[in-house]
Amino acid sequence: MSLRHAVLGLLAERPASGYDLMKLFETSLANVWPATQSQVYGELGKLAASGLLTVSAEGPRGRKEYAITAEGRVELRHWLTETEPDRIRRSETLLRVFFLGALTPVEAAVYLGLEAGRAAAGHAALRELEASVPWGDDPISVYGRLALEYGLRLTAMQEEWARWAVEQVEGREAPTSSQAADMGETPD
Amino acid sequence: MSLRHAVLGLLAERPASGYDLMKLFETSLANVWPATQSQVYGELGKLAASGLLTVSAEGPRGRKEYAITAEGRVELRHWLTETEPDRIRRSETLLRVFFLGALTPVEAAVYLGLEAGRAAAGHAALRELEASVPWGDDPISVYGRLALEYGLRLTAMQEEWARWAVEQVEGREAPTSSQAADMGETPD
DNA sequence: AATTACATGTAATGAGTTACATGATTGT
DNA sequence: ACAATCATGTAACTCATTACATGTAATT
Repeated sequence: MSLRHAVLGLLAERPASGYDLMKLFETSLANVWPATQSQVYGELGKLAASGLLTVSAEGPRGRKEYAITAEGRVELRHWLTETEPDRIRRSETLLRVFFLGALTPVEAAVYLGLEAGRAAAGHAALRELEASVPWGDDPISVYGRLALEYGLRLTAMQEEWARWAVEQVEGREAPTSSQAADMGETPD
Repeated sequence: MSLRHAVLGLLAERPASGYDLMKLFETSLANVWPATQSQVYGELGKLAASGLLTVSAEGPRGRKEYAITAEGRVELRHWLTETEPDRIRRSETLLRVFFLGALTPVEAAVYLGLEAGRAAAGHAALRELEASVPWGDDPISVYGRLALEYGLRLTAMQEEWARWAVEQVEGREAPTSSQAADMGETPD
């Protein structure tokens, strides 16, 4: 249940409304902890009810600005320093790799080649993000850059792995007669 | 809804009972698509009801062995070749990185150092898994090795990143007076 | 006057986790 | 006899997604 802590963490920097938070979830946290509008508003209500947030101001159009309380900061620190992150991961991409045997080797190689392309595209998208974000001196900018670097390294690794995997699968393909000819083998 | 396809993929290789599948989920798929017993039994029921699986044999203790049908194979191929994998990712580890500004730089460096250690431990665990698995020639072994290699590269990358991140954070620490002296600065 | 942006909420559904509940067979 | 392993299922709960529902204020 990290959504709770994502909200707390964002509000630790400055007070904000649900609407403001949504923009942060769609930009900075999009690649790390996506959340929907209904989740965010629901969580704000629960956090305020349990005293970790308070409504610090009310504005036009029913706007409610929330601020973290001292109790909220204690909870945030507790989460960061005294609890273990959940490391359970599901990767649909990798799950598919397990079952590539249900396809022909050529189809499997195509799949892995597409994965390489998708990883390269992801890498490029992060590079663009890096260029477009107005990086400041605020803590979330500073530490957000570390997270971005993680993404860059991850996507680079994914592309390399996928290209390597294509080679592995191609090495297993029964060579066709034309490929055998290309490779200088003598047909008999 | 990939659990459906995970079950289908495993049964594409050979028929198995829910109990057999659970062992596969706990070993081969543990790092890729974890599933609980109640999920697996539920999904088997639904897949059999929709005709993608059939009960191919019944054994002692109420054992039901399921086999994939022709329709099931069509669905598996369709999933592999004509649908886009879901790439939505949540990383609690990275979410925490965003909020490390709520700690002192020293505490943040400690957190990242622990992450480096956890990544190294994960890498070592995968190496052990690699040594302990009886790798065969069956498709899941062949392609499972590709997935394992992904894990090895991922954990190696994570450790390198975390060590790099520690350095970044240490570079931002307010120098202590002794460090200022070490750096040749004149105290006044 | 119309459009865009601001702003908050609820309801239905699906996926996943944990705990509970039960019982048969095999090996020592 | 006992323990371990085999074997299947249900119920309650939490988290996340999608769609619906409503209305205000500012801009063009």
